[in-house]
Formats: sequence, structure tokens, C-alpha cells
Amino acid sequence: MASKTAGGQLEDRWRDILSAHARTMCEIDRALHPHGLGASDFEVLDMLATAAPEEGRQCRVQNLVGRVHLSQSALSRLIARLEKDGLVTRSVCAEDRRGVWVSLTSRGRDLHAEVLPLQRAALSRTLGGEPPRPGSGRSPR
Amino acid sequence: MASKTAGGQLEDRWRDILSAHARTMCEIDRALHPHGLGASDFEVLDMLATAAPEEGRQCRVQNLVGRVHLSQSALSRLIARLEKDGLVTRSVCAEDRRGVWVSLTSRGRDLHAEVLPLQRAALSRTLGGEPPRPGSGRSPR
DNA sequence: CCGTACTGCATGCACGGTCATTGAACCCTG
DNA sequence: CAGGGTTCAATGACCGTGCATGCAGTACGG
Repeated sequence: MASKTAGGQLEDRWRDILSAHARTMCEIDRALHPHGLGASDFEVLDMLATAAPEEGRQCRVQNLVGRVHLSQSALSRLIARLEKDGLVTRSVCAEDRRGVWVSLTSRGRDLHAEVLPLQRAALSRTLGGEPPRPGSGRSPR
Repeated sequence: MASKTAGGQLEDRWRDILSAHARTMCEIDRALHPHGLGASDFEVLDMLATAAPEEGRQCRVQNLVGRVHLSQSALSRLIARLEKDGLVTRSVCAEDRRGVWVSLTSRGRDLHAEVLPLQRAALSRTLGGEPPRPGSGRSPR
């Protein structure tokens, strides 16, 4: 009955992704929540921290939308929250005044540096033990 | 320094999971939404359809909680929605009157059969091309 | 120069999710 | 059998997200 597995393999793969995603997401959230951040917040902070360090870590919102897994509206609100918490600043782009530059504050940079190892640790906790070979993945513990 | 890549590989893997999850989830939602279902709804419907066909496809809520990637409260509301739509029925468990049996109605079974191929199609659209070997996987398009 | 189409971000709204709490039923021990 | 501790499901309060829309700014065509 090898023919029947065609759809089943995809199902299995999807289940693996689903569970890995859920566990990791949850773990990151737990690790970062004490610092007032969620997984999405960190994702944006991380992009800002790693992008264009020579330009003052600035990034247009429009540039971020394509990179994070959020809708444009969600990103807008998220950035608003980060700004309210003093982690980023928004400033109008001079060349195209529709655009908005987002840049890390020093507090944002500090916080990112502070939680980066926590995120890494969460990742290795949930993904570290799993080999890239997903065949009927066994979860330890 | 091979040690530096240790964190980076996990990061990549996490990014892959994130994007596969987002794309697939979105695709499933799009495929199922015309039928009044979301991805989570289907997940529960599917569990009920495949579980214990001899017992009338019944399943305790408590049994489902561990299998789906939802909190207990979310599952409770989800089941309430499905019941309101006439896809499942809830009935108290006689042995343990705290428990609740959930079972598919015939309409629920029909709908599941109807959308199952759509979900499979969505899966193969977003996961089909990708090999199980994620080593610096290149995604077409 | 003005109007129209278009782009980039913000906002109103509805929905679905989690967390914390509640309430009923069960269990166990004195 | 009364009482405290535990488990199962439902509910309330709150939050984040997506979709559709609004509004300012830009580009283009007459």
C-alpha cells in the first residue's frame, strides 16, 4: 500500500511543522515575556538590529512588511507598541514623505542584545535535538 | 570557527518553519474559507473523522485538547461554533459527567469529505515542492 | 498647473486566540 | 458523610491579527 502514502506524507510533514511551530513559538514567548516582548516583537527587533548597521539601523516599514510574517496592519501596530515602549523611533522619510523610517533606540539595541541569547536558547531547546530528518519525529522528554 | 554557525543554523531552520507555517496556514484558510471553515476548524473535524469510527466518531474534549494546537478554552469555543453550524454535537459523558462527548453529525462528515481534498491540495501547493531535506533549501518562485 | 491613479502607512471593525477564573463532578481521606 | 484537592469544560476580560478603508504623499497625463 505504498500508493496510499502520497497524501499521508504531506499530512505528516504538516503536522510536524505545526507542532514544531507551536512548541517553539510558545517557548520563545515564555522566554521573552519577562522582558515585555513577544515572538513577533523580537522578530522585528532582530531585523532592525541586523539590517544596515551603517545607516543607523534604519529600515522603512515597507521594507519590513515583506520580511516578517505579519500583515502590514499588524506590523504598523506592533511598531507603534515598540515605539510606545521606547525601543524604536519612527521618523518620516525625507525623500518619500509617505514612507516611515524605523530605527532602534539604544534601549532597543540593549534589549535585543539582552534577549538574543534567550531566543537562541529557546530555539535549541525545541529544535536543537531534532535532526533535519523528519521521518516520524520522536520528541524527547 | 565552525562554532559560530551553531546558532545561525537554528535561526535558518526556525525561519523556514515560520515561513512554511505562514504560507501553508494562509493557503488552507483561503481554500477552506468558502466552506465556512478555518484551518483549526478543519483540524478538529479531521480528528473526529479519523478517530474511533466504530464508536460513532465520538471523542472527549479532553482527548482532543492534547492533539490539536489550541488551548483548552479555544477548543471549547471552536467546538461551540461547530455545534452552532450543525457540524458536531455535544453530549455529556455518562461515566464521568464532567466530560463531554463530541461527535460528527452527518453534515459534519459530509463537509469533511468535501474539503479534505482541498486541504490536501493546499498542502501540496505549499509543501509539495519542498524536499524533506532542508539543507539550505531553495524555494522556487 | 490640475486631476487622476497609485503607493505607503494608519485606523475601524470583527474575529479568533490565550489567560485567568468559575462551577460542576470526581476522588480521597478522616 | 463532610471537607479539601483535583480534573474537566465553559465563560469573561483582554489582546493581537487580518481585511477593508481612510488619508497623506507621489507620479503621470493632459
